[in-house]
Amino acid sequence: MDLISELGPLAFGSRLKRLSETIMRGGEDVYRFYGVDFQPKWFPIFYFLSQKSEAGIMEIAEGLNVTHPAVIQMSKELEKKGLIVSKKSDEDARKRNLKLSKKGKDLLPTLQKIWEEIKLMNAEIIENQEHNLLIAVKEIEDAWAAKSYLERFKEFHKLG
Amino acid sequence: MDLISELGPLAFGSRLKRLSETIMRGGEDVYRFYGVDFQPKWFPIFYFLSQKSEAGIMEIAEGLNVTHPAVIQMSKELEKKGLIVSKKSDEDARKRNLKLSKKGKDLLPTLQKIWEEIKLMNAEIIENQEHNLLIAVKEIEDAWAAKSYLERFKEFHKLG
DNA sequence: AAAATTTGCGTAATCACTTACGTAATTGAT
DNA sequence: ATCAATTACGTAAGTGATTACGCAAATTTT
Repeated sequence: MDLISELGPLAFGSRLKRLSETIMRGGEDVYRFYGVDFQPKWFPIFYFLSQKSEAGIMEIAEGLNVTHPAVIQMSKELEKKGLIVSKKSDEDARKRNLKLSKKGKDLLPTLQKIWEEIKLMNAEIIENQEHNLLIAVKEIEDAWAAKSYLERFKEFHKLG
Repeated sequence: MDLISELGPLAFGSRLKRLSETIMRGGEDVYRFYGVDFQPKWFPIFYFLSQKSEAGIMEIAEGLNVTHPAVIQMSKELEKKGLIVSKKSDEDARKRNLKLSKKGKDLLPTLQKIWEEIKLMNAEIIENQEHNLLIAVKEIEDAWAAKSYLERFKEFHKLG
C-alpha cells in the first residue's frame, strides 16, 4: 500500500517528515480539546521565553537551533496573538528583545499543565517502544554530526 | 545549547523534520559524487514508476502516501528533466498516465546501483544503532494509525 | 581614532510539501 | 436515461522552515 514504508533504509527522510507533521497535528488537537488558542509550532519560542524571561532574536535562534528568520517569523505570529512583546535593547541598539506579554504570562500556567500531560503521554508512548525513537534519533544525529554522509559513504565503499 | 534536544518527548516533531532534511542533503552529495543529475526528492516517484511502469497521478499519490498536488509538482520537474513522460489515458479521459522516458530508463541501471549502495550503507548505520530508527519510526507510525493522538490522550488521562 | 571585522537583525526568495477549491469525466441510483 | 455522487486532475495560496543578501551598530585591530 504505502511504498515508502516498504523501502526500508532508502528514503526514510520523507517518512520522518510525514511522521513529524502527524505529530504536530496531534498536538493541535490537544490544545483545541482544552479550548486553548495555542499551536504546537509556537511552543519552542514560548517555552524558551518562559524560561529565559527576556532574550534577543539570535539568542533564541541559537537556543532552539533554528535560523534567525525562523524566530522572526514565529515571533511575529506570537506578537500578533498578543502573547509576546518586543522592545529595542537599551544596551545594544542592534538587538530587539522578546518577552512574554501579560497575556502570555497569564496563559502560562494553563499551558504548563497541558505540556506536562503531553509530556507524560509522550513518555509513555516512547517507553512502550521496544526501539526508542528519541534515542534512535539522537544516535543518528550524533552519527551525522561526527561525519558527513558523503565522507561516511566514501569510507564505506573503500572497505567493500 | 539546543533546547529542543533537551525537551525529550516534547516537540520532537521539529527535530525529526530537521533530521530528515539533513538526510536528504546527504543524499544529494552522493548523487553529485557519482556525477549523476538526480535529486533525492525525485526518488519516490521515479522508483515507483520503475516498478509500476505506468501509473496515473492518484495511483502514485496513494502509493507514496502523499497528496496528488505533490505528485504533480514533482512529476513536472521530472518531465522537465526529460526523465519521465506523460500521456492522457485512452480508457479514462480524466487520467493522465506517467511513465519513465527513454532517458529515464537509460538512467535507471546507474541509479539502481547507487540506490543499492546507499541502501547498504544506510543499513549499516541503522544496524549499528542500539535503538533502530526505522523500527522505532514504524512502531510510532503504527501506534498513531491504530488510534489518534487525541483519543489516546483522552484515554491516558482517564486512567491517570 | 580610523579602518576592518563581526554581530544582530530584517527582508526576499525558495523549498517541498500541504489544504482548499474548481472542473471535467465517470459511475451509480432510480 | 437522467441526475447525483464520486473520482481524477489542476491551480492557487499557505506553511514552516531554509539560504542569500544587505544594513547598521558594536567590537577589534592597528
